[in-house]
Amino acid sequence: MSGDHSHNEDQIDCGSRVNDSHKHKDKYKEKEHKHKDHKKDKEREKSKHGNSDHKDFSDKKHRDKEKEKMKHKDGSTDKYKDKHKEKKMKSLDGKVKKEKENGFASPQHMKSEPEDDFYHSPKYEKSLKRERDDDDNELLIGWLYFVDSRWEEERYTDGPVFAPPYEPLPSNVKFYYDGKVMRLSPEAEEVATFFAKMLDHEYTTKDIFRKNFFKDWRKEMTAEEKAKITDLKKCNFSEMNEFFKAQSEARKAMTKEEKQKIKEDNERILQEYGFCIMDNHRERIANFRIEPPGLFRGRGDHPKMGMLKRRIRPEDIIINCSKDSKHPEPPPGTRWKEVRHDNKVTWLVSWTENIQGSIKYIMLNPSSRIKGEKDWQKYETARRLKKCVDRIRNQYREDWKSKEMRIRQRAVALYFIDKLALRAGNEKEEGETADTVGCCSLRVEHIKLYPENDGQEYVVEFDFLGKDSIRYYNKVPVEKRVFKNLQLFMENKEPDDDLFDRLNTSILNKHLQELMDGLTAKVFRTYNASITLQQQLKELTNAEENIPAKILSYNRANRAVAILCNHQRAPPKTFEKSMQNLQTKIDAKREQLSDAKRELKSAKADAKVRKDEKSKKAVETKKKAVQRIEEQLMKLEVQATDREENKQIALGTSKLNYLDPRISVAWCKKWGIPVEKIYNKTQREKFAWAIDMADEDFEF
DNA sequence: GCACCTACTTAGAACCCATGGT
DNA sequence: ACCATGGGTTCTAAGTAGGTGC
Repeated sequence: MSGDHSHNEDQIDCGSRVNDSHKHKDKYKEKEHKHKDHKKDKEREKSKHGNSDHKDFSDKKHRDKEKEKMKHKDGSTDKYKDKHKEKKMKSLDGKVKKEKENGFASPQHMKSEPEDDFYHSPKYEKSLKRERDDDDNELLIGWLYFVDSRWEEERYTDGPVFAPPYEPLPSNVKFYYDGKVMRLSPEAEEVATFFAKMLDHEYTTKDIFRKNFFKDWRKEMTAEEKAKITDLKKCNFSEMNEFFKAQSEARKAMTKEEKQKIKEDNERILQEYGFCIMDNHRERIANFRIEPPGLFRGRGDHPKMGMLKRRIRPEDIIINCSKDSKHPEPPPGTRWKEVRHDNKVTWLVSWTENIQGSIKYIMLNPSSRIKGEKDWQKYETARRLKKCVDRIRNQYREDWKSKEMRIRQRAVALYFIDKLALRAGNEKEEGETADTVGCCSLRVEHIKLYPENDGQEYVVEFDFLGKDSIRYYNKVPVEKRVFKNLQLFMENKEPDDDLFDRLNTSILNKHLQELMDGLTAKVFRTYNASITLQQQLKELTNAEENIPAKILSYNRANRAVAILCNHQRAPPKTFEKSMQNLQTKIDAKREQLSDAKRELKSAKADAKVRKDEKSKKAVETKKKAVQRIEEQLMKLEVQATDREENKQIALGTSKLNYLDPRISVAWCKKWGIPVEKIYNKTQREKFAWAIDMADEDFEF
């Protein structure tokens, strides 16, 4: 298979390459320097045109690509396709009798099929793109609408929920500047309250946060305020802070009835604004509230932390819905920025945010048809990778020997992505975000090479900040070839130079696309996560054990994935204490158990002497009690183990985003575990498609 | 090929509130 | 009935990836 990707072609585009390894290296160096200069130029003068240093990157392998395409065509002509076409279409057009609330039909016989490729028949692919392709079959986003009671008769008319307007502070809550009371204009006061609310947070001690906040705050001040307030250190927000604390205390202290009232109000708002109609289905909207103004809280060392996130007005909002549906009306006296009818995108509302200038969207809930189908598709792509991952692995191992630097770098990077489940690592604009990296954007300073470490050869130590500034630290032995390549990539580079200077995510993904239709770097994470879960479940589940023990096994399998994907969490602040509490409970339960056992013993002795019915019964009762307590103790011990092992690991992210839910559903069915033990209500809604679809024989 | 733009998924923190133990 | 705790929910930032136009 890997022979499909001929290396002859690779040699053509760099005629100057020589076999002699020394010269070879020199050639690389030359290139690197050029590249580096180019990079520096880029950073200095972004507006200038790029140079032509990257010409040799553009060589494409059309022949291979076409071969691949052919293969996939063949592959998808699956013998089961026709049989299932009908059901599939049903599940997608949303008009079947067997339909569930969420709009998914239940496929009845999907179970026993040895191959699952029918999900990928051209029909399926097409219907997913139906909104794009069929002009006469328009995406229907109707708006179930009641802006307030005045509009009750209007069936289709609601819209996004705006943040409540600012309520000025009561006059007894004072702000002090330089020790003296100072009345702020409403605009300045609002921004001040954002800061005041955060006084207990570490953010407000950080220089960048304070600097950014102060700069943006001053923009909201009147000329007089601006003239007077020149030093944040002289600002005293503590009365404001106490006011908000008291407010939240008061909220907590509300009576049941008051709380109930609020709950009902929220429910009403949810029912009014939290749904829309898409393709004849009433679908839950994920985020129907527009983000309120506040201070930007970036993660990690974010250069923009503390900046003012401005209030979003109707004039900032683009509404997207179908032409024939009544679009929501903007609040009286305002207008939307735009109303458009783009049926090629899934969002209902968008606006441009002022911190990064990026676009924010209102979209549907994960339980919606459109999200569910996409999710399904994602796992099907990962399953297709399973079928060709061996070929791809062989290929990149071959590529470690390539004469071309760019190919070696690509191959080593792909190896990391595959083996370590690293993220792709898009380039980021410097100074706009926290300094974090993924695979392709790794720098020399992020890895250390040890020819020998703790008795292992060729060890690479990774230490870098990834997404959300979560640290990735790992020491891994790698193949000798990888190690040698890394040494080569690092030669004559500064710590802050790119490790893979001839690679980026775009190049990598173009290559992956040629290896498999739909393949991108992130598919490896999905694939490796899911396959790890499946394999770990097989390994860890013990048929003899009871349900809690089996669930522990499940959580451990889940944990293996979370560790692979580096899904971390801050250990809960109360962790130690809650662990202690649990231990106390366990000790008490042990005590209780030995008491119960003692009682059983004496009851037995008693029964032996008396030999009457009554004492026999007593023995039975005691036996049952011992059993019950044993079970309880076991449950507690399992809980303790589970919690301890979970201290710094977040299971939710992988469960929600990386693990094919059909694996879990199949596991539940196989071992008679109620699916509710694995997925809560929200998760069951999100994975409804999988719960309907998978039976115990499902294989990822 | 690159900068920029757009649309979508993935992510941990913060917040909320039901639960179950006392 | 009360309260602490942890699981569930919400929030929105931070990624991936593909398109466009020069």
